[in-house]
Amino acid sequence: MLKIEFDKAQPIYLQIIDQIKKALARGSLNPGDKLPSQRELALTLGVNPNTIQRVYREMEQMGLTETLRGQGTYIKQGDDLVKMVRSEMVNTVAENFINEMLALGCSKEEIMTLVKQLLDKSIKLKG
Amino acid sequence: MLKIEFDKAQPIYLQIIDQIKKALARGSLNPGDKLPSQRELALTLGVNPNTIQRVYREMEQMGLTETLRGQGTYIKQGDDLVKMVRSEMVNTVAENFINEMLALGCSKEEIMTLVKQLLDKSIKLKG
Amino acid sequence: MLKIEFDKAQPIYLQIIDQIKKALARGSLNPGDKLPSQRELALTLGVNPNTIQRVYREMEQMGLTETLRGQGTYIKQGDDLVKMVRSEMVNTVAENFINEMLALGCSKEEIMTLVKQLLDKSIKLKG
Amino acid sequence: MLKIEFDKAQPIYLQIIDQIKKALARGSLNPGDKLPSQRELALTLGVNPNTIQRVYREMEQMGLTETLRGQGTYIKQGDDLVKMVRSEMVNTVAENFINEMLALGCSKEEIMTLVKQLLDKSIKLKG
DNA sequence: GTGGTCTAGACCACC
DNA sequence: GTGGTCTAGACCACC
Repeated sequence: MLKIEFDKAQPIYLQIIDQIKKALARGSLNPGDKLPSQRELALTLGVNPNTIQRVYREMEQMGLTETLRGQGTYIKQGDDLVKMVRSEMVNTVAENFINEMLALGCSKEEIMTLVKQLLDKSIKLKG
Repeated sequence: MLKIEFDKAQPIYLQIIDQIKKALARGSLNPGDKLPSQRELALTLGVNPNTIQRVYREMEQMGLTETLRGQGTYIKQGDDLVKMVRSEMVNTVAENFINEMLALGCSKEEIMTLVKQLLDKSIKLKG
Repeated sequence: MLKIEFDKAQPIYLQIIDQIKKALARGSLNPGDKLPSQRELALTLGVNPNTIQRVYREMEQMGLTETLRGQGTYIKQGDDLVKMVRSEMVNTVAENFINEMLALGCSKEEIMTLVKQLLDKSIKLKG
Repeated sequence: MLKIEFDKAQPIYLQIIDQIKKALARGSLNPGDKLPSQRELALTLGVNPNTIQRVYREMEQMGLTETLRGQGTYIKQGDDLVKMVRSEMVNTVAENFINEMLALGCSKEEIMTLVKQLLDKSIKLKG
């Protein structure tokens, strides 16, 4: 039988949090950096300010950011933070990958081989 | 600075084609199988019939299906077909994965180790 | 000089959370009890449903409640929960009291005497 | 079942009178002190002048203040006055406290112990 | 019916 | 200008 489920996109606020976490993990955002104001980010992303409010509130509750009233929102200081976020993102991405590959009927060997192959290719492109 | 772009969801018709390809790759759909009628599928998915018509048209152009007048639409016969679709899906998924991991600053070794680790774990869960 | 600050009432959502915590501490609400639906409570209190949504969300994040989609929100099971909430509420109330009394210029002795006095009186009323 | 009643904020004029009484009890306002003019206080507090008029009228009826034509409004002389106001405020605060604690299921001993504990702590902080 | 997300927009508090 | 709270109301997902 044919069964189709649409990519029910995750909630917007979670997608934005994920993007910010990835920016942290990549190093394009660093501890101490000031995030754009809620209004500014809402405009940039074409999203309602309340949605960004929730993004910032949840990030603060997670201990990712620090919000100073009347001043703005900052990435929290602390070396561990980046490490933890990076390892979290890396794991999530890898788990999703494995699950997709297994669903496509790939064997363990097939997956390992393909990953090795693609890594060699992409490193040659850079080097 | 912070720059965010949403995963603008692909057009619906491409998403549907993708799902059908994945079903083929997984084996939940096989060469010779009859696809639901356009009307039926449109109803099932709650999608405009024109969208489904485009799905079927494009799949036929790709050589994925063949339509027999008055009878319906079938997955084309041929062993190679499944292999090709599967290999196409697998490659796309894996390339996206590698790119994301490299963007997160992972080294080749890190990626290999993590993939091996997760594979061992997920295989134990099944076995 | 004369300086007056109004009781800037706490945010409504915090007041409601506090009331629910007090109900738990008093025993008029117990682990396992179902809370009214968001819409119902919003109507009862004459408050916007979004405000109640936040109340329920925050309580879940605190570990106070458990929310089952499509079913409702329940006070979490666990003996410790009531004890912890009760002790938290008791402390908050007492600290506020002490601070108010000290601001009114009461000495330690004065406070102790007055509390003892009032306790004796109120217990006679009951007993 | 869950029943919630908001602290319906007292009328503004009562809140203001309360603040003035507390200032007297604390000693930040003393017998003989001149109160600001009604117009000035209304401006300072961002409140309707009629509200302030009621505040001053009621305070005079309570014997708290006296108004000298063309001169202004003063806190009445007399030692007893401060003592009475202070004792009134202190009693109200303490009674509310006891009632809340009993409603939370605290025993007499529990209340006494906690109050003593918090007093010791807060006095250490100062000393 | 129950909870979850989102938009639009007002108003407040702190700076 | 920056964040925080709240209302009004739409629409979705799960039951």
